Amino acid sequence: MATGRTHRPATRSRGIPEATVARLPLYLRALTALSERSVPTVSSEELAAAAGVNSAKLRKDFSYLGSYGTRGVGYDVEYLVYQISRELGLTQDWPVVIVGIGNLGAALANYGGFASRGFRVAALIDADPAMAGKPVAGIPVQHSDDLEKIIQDNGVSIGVIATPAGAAQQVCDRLVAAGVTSILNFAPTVLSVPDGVDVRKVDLSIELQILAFHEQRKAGEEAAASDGGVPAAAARSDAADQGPDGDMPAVMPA
Amino acid sequence: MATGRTHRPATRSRGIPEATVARLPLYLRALTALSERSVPTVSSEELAAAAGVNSAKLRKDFSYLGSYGTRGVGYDVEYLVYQISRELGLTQDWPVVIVGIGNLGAALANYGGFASRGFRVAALIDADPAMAGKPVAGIPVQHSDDLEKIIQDNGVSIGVIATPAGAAQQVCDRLVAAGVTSILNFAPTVLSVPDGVDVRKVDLSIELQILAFHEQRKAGEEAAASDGGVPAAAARSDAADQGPDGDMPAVMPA
DNA sequence: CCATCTTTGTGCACGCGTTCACAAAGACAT
DNA sequence: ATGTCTTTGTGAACGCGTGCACAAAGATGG
Repeated sequence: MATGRTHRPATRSRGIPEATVARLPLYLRALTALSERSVPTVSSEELAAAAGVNSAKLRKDFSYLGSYGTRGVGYDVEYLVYQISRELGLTQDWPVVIVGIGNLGAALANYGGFASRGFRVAALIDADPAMAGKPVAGIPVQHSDDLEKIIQDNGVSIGVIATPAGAAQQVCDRLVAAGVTSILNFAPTVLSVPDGVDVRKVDLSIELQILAFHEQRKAGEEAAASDGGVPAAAARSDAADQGPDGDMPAVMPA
Repeated sequence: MATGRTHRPATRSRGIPEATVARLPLYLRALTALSERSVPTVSSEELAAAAGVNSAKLRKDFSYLGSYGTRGVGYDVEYLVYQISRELGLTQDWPVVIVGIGNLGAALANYGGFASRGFRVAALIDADPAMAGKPVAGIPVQHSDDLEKIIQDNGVSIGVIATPAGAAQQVCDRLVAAGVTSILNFAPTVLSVPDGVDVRKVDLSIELQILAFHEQRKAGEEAAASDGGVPAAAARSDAADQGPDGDMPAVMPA
């Protein structure tokens, strides 16, 4: 979904297919739930159902990690949680900075899912001097002038960009120059980064448009289209709208 | 990406590949920017660069829509904007409801990208009685008791779920029962829906975990390769990403 | 110890998506 | 008109991901 992903063309990371890596967090979540209910083992069928995938796919995914199952029995929940956590690098601490503390940035800062998986919000950064010092989610916002120092002092390698689109590339450049090598981008812009830097993007507007496409198709499946004229530039509601960039956090006009 | 997404198995929508549909919004955004600068035509090479994709891929994508280019010249920007908007169903109005007005729900409600592409926030819904009537982004929050009525009165077919994970499936069921056929899910849960209903999910935690995986791999690979220097202004190859899948947070631990 | 039953791990085939490479189409200059 | 130059549109090959289907592995019971 919504998602987007950084294509890693030839470099299939460590023999584990990218598609598999993307599903590991899903399995981990399901396994964690089982673990909390003290379920000792789980079959590929059950776990696949919980994760919403095909059981054969799940077994193949796990086969990339090694043979952690027992035939006739299933997988040991605790062991699998550990192995996947380890594979994903969640057994270590990942300090993260969030840049752009608007509505979305603040929501992200308050997001409880960070801490629970080894991610720690090391700092909040915003360009607005009025925000400086103001606490959000218990963490004081710092001014973007100090971005480089913050990154280096905290050993941050993962950055989250929640700025308006116009500022995203610039922020990205500074993050990368300061040593960040993984970026989660909520701004509706294509970021260009040097080799070796991973970018993943989250774009609400794109997700909605994809839904709209399918929705339209569903709706149009009973009515024959009254294929109207095709005046170029006609259908555009005003695109010059744009709005005050000042604050809108993540997704922007597409 | 992003996204994880609900698979649309065999049903390749109307001959347009799903992967292409996921890129159309990207092209549209780039084209809109060109349109605002009054650029009349654009070549596949230029547009592909702006959208962060391969030019051959872009041409093939457009070929699914029809032959809208002129050889030797390129594509007419305005015409292409119209065609893509039309294909995506953005020439019509899409009323959307957001359920779960916490930090994230409020951020989404304030998001400016809705209106600019035919999406209109028809209602905000929350289960907390204390929220009822309280305006968020200029729209009064309504209580979830009235969910069905709100959906039907407004003819809503797209719902956004920004509730805690525990409430998501229940909310989803009610939305679907009330007539919603497309859902954008921000809660970190696998939703099960009947056939004919599209679900796209946005999951911040998953995105971070995928980044952590690659980050760990990079860190582990620095056994052999020492720093190649060339810090800041290095040559940029761009990061293609996408994801259909985008993702975002909701409110709960992963 | 042997038979049976369950569930994993995987070989294989298929289909989608990406990319290359090039012929065809049209603009433009002479 | 004719030739040249640019750029599209697409046939074809390739690689990745998915899912089937089954043999191997181990548990369990007699």
